[in-house]
Amino acid sequence: MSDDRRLAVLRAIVEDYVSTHEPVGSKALVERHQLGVSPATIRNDMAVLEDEGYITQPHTSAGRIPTDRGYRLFVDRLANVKPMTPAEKRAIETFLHGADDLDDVVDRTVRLLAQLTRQAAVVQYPSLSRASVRHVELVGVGGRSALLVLITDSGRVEQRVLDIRSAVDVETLGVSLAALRTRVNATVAGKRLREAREALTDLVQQTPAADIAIAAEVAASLGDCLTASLEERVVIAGTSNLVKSGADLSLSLGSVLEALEEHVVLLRLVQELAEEQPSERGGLSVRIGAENLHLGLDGTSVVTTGYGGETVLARLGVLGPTRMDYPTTMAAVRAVSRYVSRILAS
Amino acid sequence: MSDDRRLAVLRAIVEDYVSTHEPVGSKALVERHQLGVSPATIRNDMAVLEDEGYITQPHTSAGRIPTDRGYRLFVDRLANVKPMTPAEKRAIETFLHGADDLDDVVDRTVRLLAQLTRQAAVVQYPSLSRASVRHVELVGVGGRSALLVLITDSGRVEQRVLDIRSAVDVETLGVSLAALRTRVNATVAGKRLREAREALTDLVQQTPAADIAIAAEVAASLGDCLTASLEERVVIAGTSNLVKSGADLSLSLGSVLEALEEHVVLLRLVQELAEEQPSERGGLSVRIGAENLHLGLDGTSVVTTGYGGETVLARLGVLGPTRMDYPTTMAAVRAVSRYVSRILAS
DNA sequence: ACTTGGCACTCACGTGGGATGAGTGCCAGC
DNA sequence: GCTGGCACTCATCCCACGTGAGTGCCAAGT
Repeated sequence: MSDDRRLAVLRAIVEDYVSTHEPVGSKALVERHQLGVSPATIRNDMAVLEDEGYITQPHTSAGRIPTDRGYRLFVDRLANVKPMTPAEKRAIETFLHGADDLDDVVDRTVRLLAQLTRQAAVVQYPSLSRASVRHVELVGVGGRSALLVLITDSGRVEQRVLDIRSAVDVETLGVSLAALRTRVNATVAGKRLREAREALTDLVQQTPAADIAIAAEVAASLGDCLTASLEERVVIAGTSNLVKSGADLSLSLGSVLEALEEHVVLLRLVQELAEEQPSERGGLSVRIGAENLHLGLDGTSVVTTGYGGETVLARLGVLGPTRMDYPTTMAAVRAVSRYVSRILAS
Repeated sequence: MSDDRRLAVLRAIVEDYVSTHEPVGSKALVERHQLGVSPATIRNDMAVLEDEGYITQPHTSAGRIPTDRGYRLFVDRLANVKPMTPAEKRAIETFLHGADDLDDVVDRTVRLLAQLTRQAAVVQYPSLSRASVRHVELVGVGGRSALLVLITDSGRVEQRVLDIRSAVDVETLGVSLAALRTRVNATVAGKRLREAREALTDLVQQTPAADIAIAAEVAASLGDCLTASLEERVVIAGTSNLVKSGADLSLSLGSVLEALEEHVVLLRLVQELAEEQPSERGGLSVRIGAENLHLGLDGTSVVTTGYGGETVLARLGVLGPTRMDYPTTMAAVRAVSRYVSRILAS
């Protein structure tokens, strides 16, 4: 028995099922693919594939559909990522061109991914756990209010408006803030966010007694900013594609939407994929069906990859029914990731 | 014939249909409500109501369901907004308590509304068309980069990092920026955002020749910030509730989700509701079914109200199937609006 | 002028039986 | 190890039928 042919059969089953959404039988298989053997032979192969758990039949007298395990094998060994057409490449380029803000880039990216794959797209904001402080700005803005702005080297900006309760009078406040600004920057600039947050306590302690109260307030607020910056964020789009993509998923569509709205769940999912062995799929990670631990996310597959240049900043990807078109989806995710990385690098 | 009774019948039909999701017949109606007449009488009333377009029957031998027009009459004349229970009030309070950021308030509010009404919730960010500039901060952050921060009196902060391409050398850049900062603030502080944007051209023209190139760059960037601040933003949550709320809507669920994802569409919708006569419903605006012009949003109703204290800053509301529980939904929207307004006022 | 009980009528829905056909598993022969 | 043949299984479709909820209308009652 030829092991190769059985794999070819599995591939054919996956491809046909993905395109028709109907169980595929032995006869249809030999008609649509050049397998060079008779339906009976295919049936034998299918029986073996079913024994090994790669395919299954919904009911006795129906064709076969791939199992999660079948998709897994397909993705790992059989899928050759389709290259993007020039038209698609142009589309990506024009869609992402002209984005100014970081927010804008993320927003456009997630929409683009959703549109390109006709599935739900997820983009994690550039992760700042490895980012460092570029600059801290501290300035009075009339009365006892002060503005604190934190800029990281990944381009994210976080700000707080704070009331200096302990200020004695407005005159000296300005002077104190200016001095504090210099000292704060000297302390935290260039440091990783986490380290910077820890360095704040030292800063307060080494502040002249006159300004120590103000310094404490500023440090507290800056600590808030650093913590907020460390917090991961995600954006999603294209949820409407999920309902279109077929009624089978719509059984659990509610729980899928629920999971997508819970950003905490999404982040954990993306995190798990990040820790996965990238293997040889060009950095792409794929979670298939029940491999997703989260309840309600069986029945869906997730394809993600890192983006952001040499140092991976964060991840982006796509979520859809397990019977998605993996080659195309993977190609789109990879292509978008590259373009976004290029934009962020500039 | 008693006009009152016919209205009572309509109310009963709406209430029963909303709670059972099934067409309601004359017999069931007299059993479940104290109408004091026989089914035959009710049938006559129903025939009239149907003639007038308030109810309809899905097929010949079925009960009646309200039409959009029926719901409209119900909302306008028959619905008495249910007061919130103390438990619900407590829930609202604890849910919104402890929000620090404006983003945080909006985020919590939209989730709360979705959870409370079990429908999709929409919250528009505090509108800045009437807001004015509180302060503009401009400062160099190493090399030729400068940070521009715009603070409005409604608490929103917008920032840009800009590269000063026309700077001759780094030394004089700092001085120029400081001077520019003072001049910019003198020009725009206190002005409405729109007016401030227009004042920028004057600012550039009146700048000393030496700094005019830099001033132009800064003005362009500040103009961007002002435009971005003027742009309305919305946040949604609870889309998963829509799929649960019944299969009838799931026919067009795709287009509903699509519309919700297109923030532009949502904003226009909210805008339309804002311009509506608030009538006597305590500031609540209700759009029912096909009254929503947008395709795909027939079949859904929208309940919104303004929030933000005496000067209405923006709107929040709820979107669900036309056969929603209007009294409860309206009560929830109103209650949340009040709490949020209180928080924002503090 | 309304209200009411009675009555015929409609029609969605559920049930059950039979035909259809796609698809399988197995086996004997090549 | 491949192939054609063959019996078998079931989901699906179709149709016919009974059932019952609900209506519209009418004649009689108040």
